[in-house]
Amino acid sequence: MVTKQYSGSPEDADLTRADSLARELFSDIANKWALLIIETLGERTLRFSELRNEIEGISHKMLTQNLRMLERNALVEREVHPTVPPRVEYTLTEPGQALKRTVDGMCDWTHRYLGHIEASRRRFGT
Amino acid sequence: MVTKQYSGSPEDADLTRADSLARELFSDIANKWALLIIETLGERTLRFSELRNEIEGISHKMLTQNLRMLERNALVEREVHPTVPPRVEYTLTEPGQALKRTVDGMCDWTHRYLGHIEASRRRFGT
DNA sequence: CGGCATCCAAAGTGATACTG
DNA sequence: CAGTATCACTTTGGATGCCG
Repeated sequence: MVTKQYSGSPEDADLTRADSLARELFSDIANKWALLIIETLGERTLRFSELRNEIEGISHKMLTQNLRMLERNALVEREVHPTVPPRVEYTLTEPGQALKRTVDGMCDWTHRYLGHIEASRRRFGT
Repeated sequence: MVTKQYSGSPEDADLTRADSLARELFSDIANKWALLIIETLGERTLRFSELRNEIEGISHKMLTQNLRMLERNALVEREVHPTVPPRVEYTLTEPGQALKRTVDGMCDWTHRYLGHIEASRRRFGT
């Protein structure tokens, strides 16, 4: 599991390091914008401005920041066309596509339980 | 999809409302702490203080805040035992368990691609 | 157009104190 | 023990403007 903690025995050192990396990676991708970018990019390759338009409410800064992060983690590939005006395209890599499939599950879940949850909110007093 | 936008035709009103709810719900749950709570609670029912200990790095405030949010969205059930000292237990509901299964997929993904991504980071220059 | 830097507002943290 | 509240501090996010 992602949340496993250090047990103290020396032979666990590698496992612990791997876990802390896993945890860091999890923290990177477990955020609204990153997941929405992955979902959106799952359909097809998109330019920066197209992504900006598709993802309602994302700021220029957050889009840039998250794209860099996703690139760093090899989820997204960035291709620059040296034209005027510049044209930069983003594509999901294989690991990115694999992650997208799990995020699809989250989206499906969202829609499946929408009514259930809406009712719960009313019960809760919005 | 979660990111669908308003098209303007009146008959889309319900769909649009559902989508905005879905989007809001997605924003609620697509965050580091909420997903970690769901993962941790997936194993078994836990008390507030147990959760706090299991989830490394979460603050008292964020735990409270996210638990309320998860309760509001019917992902978590809160059971108060009126004893001294008080005992409050949190359990995943059925929708919560369903969501956990998809988050498990994310965790699996994290571990499967760990090496791949670690290499990419080095290439990227940390 | 895409990216970066800047500034300001908002959210999160950790400590602490107080209630039931 | 669980939860709420407050406060000072840090981090993050949004808006804006400039550059290649």
